[in-house]
Amino acid sequence: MNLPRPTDAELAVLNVLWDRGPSTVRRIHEVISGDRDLGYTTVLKSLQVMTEKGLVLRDETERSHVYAAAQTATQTQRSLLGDLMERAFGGSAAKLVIQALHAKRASKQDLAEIRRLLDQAEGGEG
Amino acid sequence: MNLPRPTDAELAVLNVLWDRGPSTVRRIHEVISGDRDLGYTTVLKSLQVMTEKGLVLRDETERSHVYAAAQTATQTQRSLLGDLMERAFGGSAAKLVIQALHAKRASKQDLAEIRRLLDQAEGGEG
DNA sequence: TGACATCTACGGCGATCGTCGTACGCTTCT
DNA sequence: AGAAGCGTACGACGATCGCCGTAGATGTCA
Repeated sequence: MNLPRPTDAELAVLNVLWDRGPSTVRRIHEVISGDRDLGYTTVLKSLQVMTEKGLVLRDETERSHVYAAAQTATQTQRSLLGDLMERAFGGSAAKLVIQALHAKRASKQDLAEIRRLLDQAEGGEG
Repeated sequence: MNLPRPTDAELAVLNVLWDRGPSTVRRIHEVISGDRDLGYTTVLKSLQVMTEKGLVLRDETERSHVYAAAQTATQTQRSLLGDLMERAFGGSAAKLVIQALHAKRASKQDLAEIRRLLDQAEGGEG
């Protein structure tokens, strides 16, 4: 099944989940509150909605429910990227990559990894 | 000034504008209607909202107003990409590029262009 | 046992989104 | 001059977003 695109607020929650693993509302709220000021029930409500959407999974065995991301960061990132690619880059991954490379510098390791993928890609198709 | 992130519907309009240049509502509606069924006034309203937001510029000298994108496709694409980078990739362009390269194949020219940018990047920083 | 803390559920609020219907003003054609 | 068509303006509607307050259940501790 295909999950809906997470909203901004939802993505903030997912980031915590990916970073810390399955967490309670309290934990997530603590982390997010580090950046911005946000009510506890706001996060709770967000998680409830996300559960309905299937973006997170809820373990209710304990009194404090534990939430986990339904998809890995990588899966979601690719989905988001594919979405943006379609909507704003006419479906061209190349155009997207080129713009992204213009945007910001990457580390040596990253550049090496990108080169590796490039070699791999050229091996496949023309 | 910084423009707001265009919504999905707004991006569809911008795509037409980037592709065809400044256009009337009728023209835009015709193009978009090729894909999906959409009322004329829906597009008109969208353009009006986008004008308020500053996403498009309106030329009212003729009876049929002519709309033009306020930013180039490239500017908007980078902005969108930077946004996604922050929200979903922890600000790392490299991670984003790597995921994007995984997503889809690119043409030989594109790969070459990517290599060129890579060389350029390596020349700069480590 | 009673007070207090912690947690979830629920509903609401103002804003925006995507969509459209209707009103109304200019053209143009007969 | 009147009718028909094309164009914009405006408001509305249901859904969602992001945010929170309150109610009520459940746990803890003196």
